[in-house]
Parts: sequence; C-alpha cells; structure tokens
Amino acid sequence: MKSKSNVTIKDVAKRAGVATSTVSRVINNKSLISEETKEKIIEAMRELNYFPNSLARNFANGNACAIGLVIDANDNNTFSNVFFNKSVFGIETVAQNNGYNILITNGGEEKNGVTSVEKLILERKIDGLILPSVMAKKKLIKKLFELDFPFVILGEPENFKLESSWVDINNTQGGELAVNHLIQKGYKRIAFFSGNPKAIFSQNRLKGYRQALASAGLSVDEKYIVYCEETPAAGYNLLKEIFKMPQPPDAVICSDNIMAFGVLRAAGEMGLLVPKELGVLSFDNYPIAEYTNPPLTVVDVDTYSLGEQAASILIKKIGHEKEVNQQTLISTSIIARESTNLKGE
Amino acid sequence: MKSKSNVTIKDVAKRAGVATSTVSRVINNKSLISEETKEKIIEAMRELNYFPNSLARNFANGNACAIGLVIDANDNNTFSNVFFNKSVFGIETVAQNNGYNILITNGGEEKNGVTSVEKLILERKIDGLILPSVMAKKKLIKKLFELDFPFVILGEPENFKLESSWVDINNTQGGELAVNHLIQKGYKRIAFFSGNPKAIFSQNRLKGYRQALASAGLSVDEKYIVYCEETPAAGYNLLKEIFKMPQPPDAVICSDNIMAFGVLRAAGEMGLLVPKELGVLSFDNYPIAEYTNPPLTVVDVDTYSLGEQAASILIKKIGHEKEVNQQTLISTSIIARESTNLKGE
DNA sequence: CGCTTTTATGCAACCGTTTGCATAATTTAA
DNA sequence: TTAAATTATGCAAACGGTTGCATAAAAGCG
Repeated sequence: MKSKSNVTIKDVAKRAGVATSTVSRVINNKSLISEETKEKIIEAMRELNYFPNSLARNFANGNACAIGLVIDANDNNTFSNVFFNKSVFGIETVAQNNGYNILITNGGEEKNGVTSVEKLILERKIDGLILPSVMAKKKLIKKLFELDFPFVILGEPENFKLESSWVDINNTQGGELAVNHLIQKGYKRIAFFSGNPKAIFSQNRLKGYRQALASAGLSVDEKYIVYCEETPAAGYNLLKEIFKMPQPPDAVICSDNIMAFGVLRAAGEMGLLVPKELGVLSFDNYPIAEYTNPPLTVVDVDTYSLGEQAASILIKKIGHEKEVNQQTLISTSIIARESTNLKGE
Repeated sequence: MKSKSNVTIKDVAKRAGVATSTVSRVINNKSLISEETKEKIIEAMRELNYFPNSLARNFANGNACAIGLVIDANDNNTFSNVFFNKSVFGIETVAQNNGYNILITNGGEEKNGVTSVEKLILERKIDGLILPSVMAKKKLIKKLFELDFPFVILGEPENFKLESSWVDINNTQGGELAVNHLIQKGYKRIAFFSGNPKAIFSQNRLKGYRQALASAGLSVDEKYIVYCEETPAAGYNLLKEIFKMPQPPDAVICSDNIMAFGVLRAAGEMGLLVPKELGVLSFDNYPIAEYTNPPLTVVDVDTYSLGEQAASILIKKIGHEKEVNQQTLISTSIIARESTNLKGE
C-alpha cells in the first residue's frame, strides 16, 4: 500500500554479502560478530541509507515500545494543571531515553464492557501503564493484576497500597517542613488551610503538620485546621473568618497558591501586614508565587522527578518478569520568600 | 518471546469455520460479507475474547497510527506553558478519535547528521508531524517536502508560508478586538506593551492595533508602543516610565497576563485607579486573570481549537495523497472584566 | 595431529494481519 | 437454458524483521 520503496534489511544483507540474520544481530548488537563483517554491514547500511522499520521490529518482538498514561477524564483542566504537566515532562524524558513512546489515554469511557485502557492492553498497544491515584480504582487494578500487566501509580493510592508500585511527593515531610520553617522564623500560632480532607495528600500534609508541632512542643489547636476549596475566594473568606477568633493565628499554611492569593488579598484589606503580622506559606511553587505581594514562601514539590521516577520504575518492571514492588517518596523543599520573613532578615 | 498465549485471527477463523481473510474483512468491514458469516464471526470473536493485535496490523498496513509532536528543546518550560498545553489537549483529543497516538519528540538534537525527527520518520514511527513555528526551520521543512511527509505547523511560520499548512490564532483580529473594546468602553489614549518584536504573533497583534485605531479615526502615537520582556518587573517599570510622559495613556494593552500583573501593581503604588484612571487589558486568559485586583479583561485565545484544527488537517493530509495546503486562523474573543470597566457599568 | 570447544554465520520458520487473485455460488440477462 | 455478471469466500503470498538450530571455521588441548 504505502510503499515509498524503502530499503530493507534484505538489501543491506545483499550489499554486504551476508544473511539478514547477521544484519539483524548487528542492529541489535547481539551475540558475537567479527569486527570485519560488522564494519562491512555498517558500511552497507550507510551507503543504502538504511533505517530499520520499527513497525516490523515491534511486531517481531511483540512489544509496542509504548507506555500508556491515563488522564483523568473528569478533570478537563488536566492539561492546564501544572502538577500534572511537569510530571508528564519527567515521564516523557525517561521514556524517550529508553526508546519508549507515550500514549495518552482517557481513563473513563467504557464500551461493550471494555474500558479504553483495557483495550489498549489487549490490542498490545502499550507495554506498561502509569496512572494517577484518582484513576486507580479497585476494579481496574484487579484487572491489571489479572493480566499480569506492569503499572505504576502516580501518587499514593487508596487501594493495594502494598501490592502495587507507586511514587508520590512526600507530603508528610512537606507538612513538617512548612511548620518547621515558620517556627524557625518565629511564628507561634500556625493555622492550616487544607484542601479536600478526603485526598490522601491532604491527610499526609496534615499529619506532617501535627508531627512537627508536636516535636516543637507546641499544642495543636483544632480550630486552626480548616478545610476549603482551592480558590482565592475560599482563602479570602477563611482568613477573615479566622480573625474573628479571640486569638487568631500569626501564620497560615495554604495547600495551594491560588488559595494563598486570596489570603494575601484579605490580609491587605484587613490592614494586616505580611510578613510582620501574618506569615503566609503555601504548598506548590506556581509561576505567580514570586510575583505576589509580598512574594510567597512555598513548599516546592518536584513533580518532574515524580514523573521521572514513575517512568523508570515502570520500565524496569516491563523488562524483568517479576520485580519487587517499590514505593518511592520525593522529598520537598522550602523556597523562602518575603511572605514569611518575620524578622526582616 | 513475550507470549501470554493470545487469541489470534486464526483461532477466530477456526472457531467460525471460515478463512482468516474473511475474519480480517469483518474486522475492517471491507468488501461484502454475508450477514450470516459476519454474525458467526462476531460471535466467535466474542466467545474467544479476541482483540486484534495492533502491532501486526500496523506492520501489515505500513502505518504507525501515530503523529509526531515536536517540542521546543530550548524551552524547558514548554510543559508549564499554558498555551502549549491546551493545544496539546486539542491535538490529543482529535488524534484519539481517529485512532492515532501522539508521540512527543524533542526537536533539537542531531546524531550522525540525522535529527531525531528525521529518524522518527525514516523508522516509520510516525505518519505525520505537528510542529510549532519556532521549530519550523528551513532545513527541516525542506527535508519534509523532500520525503513528501505530511506536516502541519502550529503558528504562522516565517518560511514556506504559502507552501505549507498551518494553523494560528488570529492575532491581528485579536489586536483589533482589544482596541475596539477599549474605545467602546471610553478609553482614548491606548498604549501597547508588546513582547518580542521579532515574533510574528507580536507583529500581527500590533498590526491589528494600528488598523483598529485607524478605523476609529484615532492617530497612533509611536511613543505608546513599547517592547519588553514578558515579566511583571517589565510591566511594572514600563508603566512607571510611560507615566513620565506629558500626556500618558489612559489604557494599556499587555501582551501577557504576567506583564499585566506588574502593570497593576505599579498602578496600585502610583495611586492610579484601575479602571477609572487606567484601563488594563491583556492577551491570554490565565487562571490568575480573574483573581487579580481588579480582575483582568483579556483577549481569550482558544488554543484548544488551535490544536484540534492542526490535528484534523494533518489527519486529512495523511489520508489523501495530495491535499491542498490549508491556512487556518482561530478567532479570538474578549472576556470583559473589571479592569476596563471605565464607566462602572 | 585428531578431537573437543568456541566463535561466526547462514537457513528458514515465525510473528498476526492484509490483500490480490482464484474460485465457487448465486443471480441476471438474453 | 446457458453464458455473463455479480457476490461471497478461500488460498497463499506478502509485510520486514528476529531467533532457534545447524553448521562451518577457527582455536584450544592433550
């Protein structure tokens, strides 16, 4: 059909006066080939401008050289999600370096009882799967085990936590880091404006928050822990609300930059000086974080590494029949900016 | 090698008591098959839980069912770039619906005189290419023509503008829209804070700006047109600078949200009321735009559609031997917010 | 120096589909 | 009623690699 009359391995073999198997062995540098024939073959390949047809190779080898990446069908902001994007970049880089392509798929839809992910696997389009924890439903994971199909979860999953491989940001450590930074700067009454309490990352951050306060010998005031949406409006309202308390906090940890944005605005309106009278710290380092007024101290999460790790674990799994499961946590770090600089150092 | 002992077309044929060719014809619903055998075959496929092996299909058909997407090797922010991401989402969606995968590749590196893009093509890993205009260098495009390989450029290119297919945001119309909106709101002296003057999109926006002013019978004050980096600092400095003029502008169009951010901060410090004393409008609608103080009026560019268009043009090209080249412009629209609401309507 | 071991290469089957051509079965035309 | 046209299906050769097995040549050994 689509011919373009291309050079094949046979042409190379003929030209070099050897069998196709020998050429194949040179391409894959397998077994022992004498230096002499090797050079002859490489020369022939160059002369004919030969490139191995990857379709034929994949077919013969029975692997697609592709890894599937499930995206959240319900979140049509997935692609404007910085968290997601940077990890995709990490995945992409590692995959590329190992000769794998990325195949993005919508996790949701089901057709005649077969999900699109399942179809991808059964049609042999992918050799492994990376999926965000929100997509790691029991049913799908069971299916993957059944098919003995290699996969890695992005973010700590709710189910099969021990039986499967996953990579996550060390949110507990991040929560500790946030509190320790604020304490070290001189803040004493630290509130926590959390996102969705059902999300595991929220729970872990809170865990770190509690641990760090305990280690510092400070008590946890449950009224200082509040859950809300990750919007500026929520941050704005929450700050105004919490300052009605007889003893309001002197610092706030926000689970999101956008929320912190609202907190800063509210502080401005209330005439509260940041960082003198209120420290503000947020998880994640969005591009806007350095441009807020004052610039925002953040817990930086390295989602690029997250992606890198996920991909390299997956590729290892694809290679070896049985691999021990692996759970990896990526450490966070503080980027200190003006919003928590209590002593004006 | 990697067996997993899967059901093949032969098993289905045997089960249904027909030849493999007949099964194949049912899979591809080609030529005429009697309803009777068709049903028999479909039944057999269901019973055996058969899924066609896409590796074998791709090999037999000689197409990879994949489209390459070149990313800018020099821009390691590519993946945090909202513009880019939304268009990728659009490309992805269309590709998926047409049975194509996306294969992302780094445009830059060259090895033994062969770029990675070229390698992808020669190894038959992709059937078509989408590349951003910054990556559409003369050398590469010539190569693509030589190989008669289908491609679409994302953004108006500098070279081969007429010979190749491309899709872009209608930046000229966007520039007009911005000016018209401001005029309609009652602003009279409109400045333009542009990005890189060498970028074609900047030139087009400026063209629209001039055209709209001319249509409205307003003269263009060249001192109102300034180029700078797309950072808050640049916007901040530029506004302070321009207000040293004897007759400063009463509105500013920024080529980027981040720049507008700096302009708003400078206005705040200078005691300039937005929108009463200064209208501020920006290209692009970042998530922060609705959370600035006051919320920012923007020219919204639909990069999702941009991606969709690019992908569907490419897929058409892949299908038909020769297709007339196509240049498509995606219209922009105004999202009016408080920052240009001069009359407090 | 003959025999075993090692090294280098060729032969041919195989991977699972697709498809041109041949043929059998059925319908149409005259 | 028979030849021609149409419809439905099968046969087998591709597609371009990879790889187990066989074998020839070279090296090592006693």
